[in-house]
Amino acid sequence: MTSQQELLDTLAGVARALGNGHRLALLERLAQGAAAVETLAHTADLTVGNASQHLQHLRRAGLVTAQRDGKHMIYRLTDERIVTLMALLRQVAETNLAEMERLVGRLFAEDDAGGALEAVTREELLAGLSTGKLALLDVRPEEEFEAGHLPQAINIPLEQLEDMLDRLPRDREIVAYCRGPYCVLSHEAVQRLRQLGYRVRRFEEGYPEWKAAGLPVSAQPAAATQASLRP
Amino acid sequence: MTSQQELLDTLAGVARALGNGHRLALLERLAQGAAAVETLAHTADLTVGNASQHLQHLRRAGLVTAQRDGKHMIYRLTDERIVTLMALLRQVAETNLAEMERLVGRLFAEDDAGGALEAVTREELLAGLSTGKLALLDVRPEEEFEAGHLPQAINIPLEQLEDMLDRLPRDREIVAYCRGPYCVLSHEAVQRLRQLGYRVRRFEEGYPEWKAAGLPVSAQPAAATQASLRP
DNA sequence: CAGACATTCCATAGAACAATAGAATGATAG
DNA sequence: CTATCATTCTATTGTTCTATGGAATGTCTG
Repeated sequence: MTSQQELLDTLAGVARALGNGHRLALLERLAQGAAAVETLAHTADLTVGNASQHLQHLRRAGLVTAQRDGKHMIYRLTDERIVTLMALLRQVAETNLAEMERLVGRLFAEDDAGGALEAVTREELLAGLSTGKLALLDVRPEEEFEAGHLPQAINIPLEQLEDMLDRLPRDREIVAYCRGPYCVLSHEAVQRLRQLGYRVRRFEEGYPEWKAAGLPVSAQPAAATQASLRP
Repeated sequence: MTSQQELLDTLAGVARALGNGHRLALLERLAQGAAAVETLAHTADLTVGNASQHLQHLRRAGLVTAQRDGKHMIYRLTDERIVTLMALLRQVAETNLAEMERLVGRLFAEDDAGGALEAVTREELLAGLSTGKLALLDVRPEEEFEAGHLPQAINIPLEQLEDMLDRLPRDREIVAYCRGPYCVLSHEAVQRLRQLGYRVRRFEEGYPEWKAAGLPVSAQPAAATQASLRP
């Protein structure tokens, strides 16, 4: 076996690490910020043992690193580019696989019934924020918001949406975002807020893509972030 | 199973299609241009039956399309971005996997003994070509050259290198390129030409990356290209 | 239409992978 | 130092992937 083939095999090993839905779910959560195994297992809907095993797999492929913090093992992405890699994989799949269109359609079918209200693009959002015409709503859990979020964003986790409506402006259009293009949280939020009469649209990307693009992000002080890693 | 999980599973299916060294080799060849199964099987060092099966796999994942041309089945990449996807995969693997460094080191160990002569970057090459200070040498097989190549490139397939030296200038530095960063053809060419006293360095990328970056490429007339698809 | 050729399909055996449960390890708190 | 908790390791079983060889399909040539 030549060196070149070994190289391709090693590369294939990295691709294989991405070749499992559960592992992609884990990576998507890790793209929001570092987290402990238990947290990761919970968001990916896996048993802790199973999640640990998948994380080992990702670690062998060089996609994540682990670091002990007391009783907990904190995992994080090794490289910001992994977010870009997943986004590109998504784009290629979306344009070339009919199956994807069907699934994306189903995910987006419920809200946006009229189809009139398109998702907000990155450019539109940047413009709207600088002119103050848009308000920005982060509907992810508090823990993920604290690990990092878009500047000027208001955090109302989806579960508490109706309880904290007083934080939302009535006079401006609201843009909701969450974990990424396939994350359902912002869809759900848009749907519910529209029924309450708010003018609200969805951001077509999520926090990880924003950050990977090199755009500015805000975060809580390190102490708070550290604490939030522990489940 | 939720729609979101199905989406990730579908995406994982695409990643899994990339998760095999032979398939990556096939894609790398396809990045040079469309080709028939026999050609692909030959460059990837596979039996025709096996290559066909791998190509089916890639087709199901939406990465390649097939189109019949007489007796031959011509495969091509569905999307130029697949080249970018593979390049990104390579970058992530190179920076995060120690194993990769070892393998890349071994691949590059033989030539460039002094280590003094770095590979030529894209910027350097563009500058050198516009000022006429550099000559450009494509050492891929004629067939791939005809399917597309960098502007101003001279084609001397590696096997015929010593037979066609009269095509090379003595007064300018030569830059050799081939299929991509892991392709050994240009390394081999640089080594052999240096022993003959030429001033020659290697381009750090290859034809597919150049093309995927949107830079201009030249190609033979369509008729010749068509013919070259048949092995 | 027969023969040659390119490709795909099919069946099989062996290898790798995934989920599960239970044992083992490592770290903290009392 | 022991009890406890988070995590990892190990063994097992069922599933999926890969390579191989041979049969089947489709296309061209004479």
